[in-house]
Amino acid sequence: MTLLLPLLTDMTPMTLNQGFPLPAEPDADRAGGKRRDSRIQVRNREKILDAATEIFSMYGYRGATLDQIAEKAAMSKPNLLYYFSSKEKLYLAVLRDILEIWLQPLKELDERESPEREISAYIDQKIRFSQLYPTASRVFANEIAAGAPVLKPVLDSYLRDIVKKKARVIRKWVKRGELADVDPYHLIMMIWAVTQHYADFAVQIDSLLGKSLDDERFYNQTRKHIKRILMRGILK
Amino acid sequence: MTLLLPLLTDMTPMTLNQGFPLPAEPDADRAGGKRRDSRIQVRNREKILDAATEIFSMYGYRGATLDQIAEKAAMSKPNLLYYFSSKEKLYLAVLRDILEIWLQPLKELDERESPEREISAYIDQKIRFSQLYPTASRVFANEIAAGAPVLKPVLDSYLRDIVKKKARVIRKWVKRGELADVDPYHLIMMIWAVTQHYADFAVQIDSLLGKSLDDERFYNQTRKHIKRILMRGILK
DNA sequence: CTTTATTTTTATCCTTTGGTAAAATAAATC
DNA sequence: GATTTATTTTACCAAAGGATAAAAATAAAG
Repeated sequence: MTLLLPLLTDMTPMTLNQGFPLPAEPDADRAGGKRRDSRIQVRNREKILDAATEIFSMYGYRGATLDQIAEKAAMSKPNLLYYFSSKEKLYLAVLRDILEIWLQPLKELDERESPEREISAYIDQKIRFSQLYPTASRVFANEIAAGAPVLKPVLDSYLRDIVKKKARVIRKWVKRGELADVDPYHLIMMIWAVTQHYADFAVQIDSLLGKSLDDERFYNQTRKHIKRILMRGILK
Repeated sequence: MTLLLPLLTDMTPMTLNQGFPLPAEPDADRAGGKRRDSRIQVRNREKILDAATEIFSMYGYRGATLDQIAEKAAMSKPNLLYYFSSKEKLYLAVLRDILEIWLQPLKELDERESPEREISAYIDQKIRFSQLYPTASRVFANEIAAGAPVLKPVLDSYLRDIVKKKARVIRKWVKRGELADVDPYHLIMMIWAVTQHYADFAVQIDSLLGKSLDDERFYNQTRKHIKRILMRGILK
C-alpha cells in the first residue's frame, strides 16, 4: 500500500525537530554509507514498510516476527535487517509514517468556516483514512492497546496540544450558537471512534455484512450514515 | 477483575452446545481426575484467567507470553500449565468468558418497548462493560484485529444471527415512525464503536484528558454525552 | 497419623526468534 | 572490463518461549 502523503522519513532532521512527534534516529537505520536512496534502496524500504505495517497490524509489535515480515516482503530476514537494523527501528519507522497521516486532518479544522462544513470534511477525511490505510489504523490501535509504550510521549505532548487547540475551535462554534452544546473532547473522540471502527473491526463488519470500505457503494453509504447521525446530533 | 456473570466454564457441556459460540473442549483443561473444583482450584483458575486477560489485552495472543501471565498470577509457569494445559486453551477460556458478557446486552433489545428506552439502555450497558472490563474489551478488539482466527466462526454464525434479528427490531421501530430512517447495522456498529472506544483507547483518553471511566464523574459525563448526541441523531 | 490424591517446584527439551558474520553476487564507476 | 561499492545469501548463535517429566511438598481422607 505505501502511504501517499509526505513521509517523515523524507524530511531533514531539522524539519523533524521543529516539534514533530517521533524524531528520526540519527541515521542509523539507513543502509551503509554514501550512495543513498538508490532506486533499489527506496523500493525495498517501501516493500518492507508495507509488509511490516500489515504484520504489525495483525499481531502487534511483540507478536509480529521478522520472519513473517521478511516473507511478506519477499526477502530473507538478514536482507530485511540490512535495511532496518532492528525490529524496533522498523516499528518506529512504521509508526512515524502512520502518525503523520493520522494527525493531519485534525490540524485542518478551521474556526473561520462553519462547523457544518468543517466537521463534515473532517469525518470525510477520517473515513477516507480508514478506507485507504486500514492496516495503519490497526497498528495505531494496537500500540494504544499495548499502553502506547512508544507513542505515550507524543500523546502527552504533541497530540494533547493539537486537540486542546481544536477543542477551543469547537467551543467557539458552540458559543456562536452554530453548534449544540456538546463537549468538544467527547465529540472529537466520538468521531475518531466511529470512523476508525470501520478499519479496526473490518473483519467483524465483513462477517456481519459481507462488505468492506473497499466496496465504493458501501463506503459512501457508511460515510453518509455516520455524517447524518452525527450532524443531526450536534447541529443546532 | 474476574467476570461477574455466569461463566461458560461453569455450564455443563449440554447447556453449551445449545447454540453457544465457543464449545468448551471436552474437559482437557481441567486439572486431574476426581476431586473437582476444590477451593484452591477455583481460586487459581480465576487468578490465571484475570492475569491472562490483562496480558492478552496488551499484547494479543501471539505477543503475550506464559511467563508474563504466570508472573502476574504470582505462580510458576509449570504451575500455570497445570491448570491450563496450553497457551491456546487458556486463550480460548479467556475468549469464552468475554464473548458471553459482550453479547448479552444486545440480546435484550426488545421491540415491544420504545426505541428511546431500549437504545438508551443498550448504550448504558455497553459503556458499563467498558468501565468494568476494559481489558476484556481489548482482548476482543485484538482478536478481531488479528483477523479473528478463533472467533471468525462465531462472528459468521452466532453473532450474525443475533445482529440480523436485532436489525429487524430496529427496522420495525423505523417503520412505526418512532425512529429516524437509520440503517440498523450502521447504528449498531456506531454504538459499539463509541462505547468500546473508551475501553480500547483508554490510554489515549488518559493522555488527552487525564481521565478514565473509573472516575465516576467522567463515566457519567461520557455516558450522557454519547447518549445525547446519538439519541438526537436517531430519534424522530 | 498414615495413606492417598492434589498441587508446586526443579530441571530440562526443543523450537522460534532477533540478530550477526562472512562469503557470494550484482551494480555502479572509472 | 577491472575495481570498488552495494546488495543478497548462507551459516550460525544466544536468548526466549511453550511445553514435559519427575521429584518434592501440601492437603485431604480414612
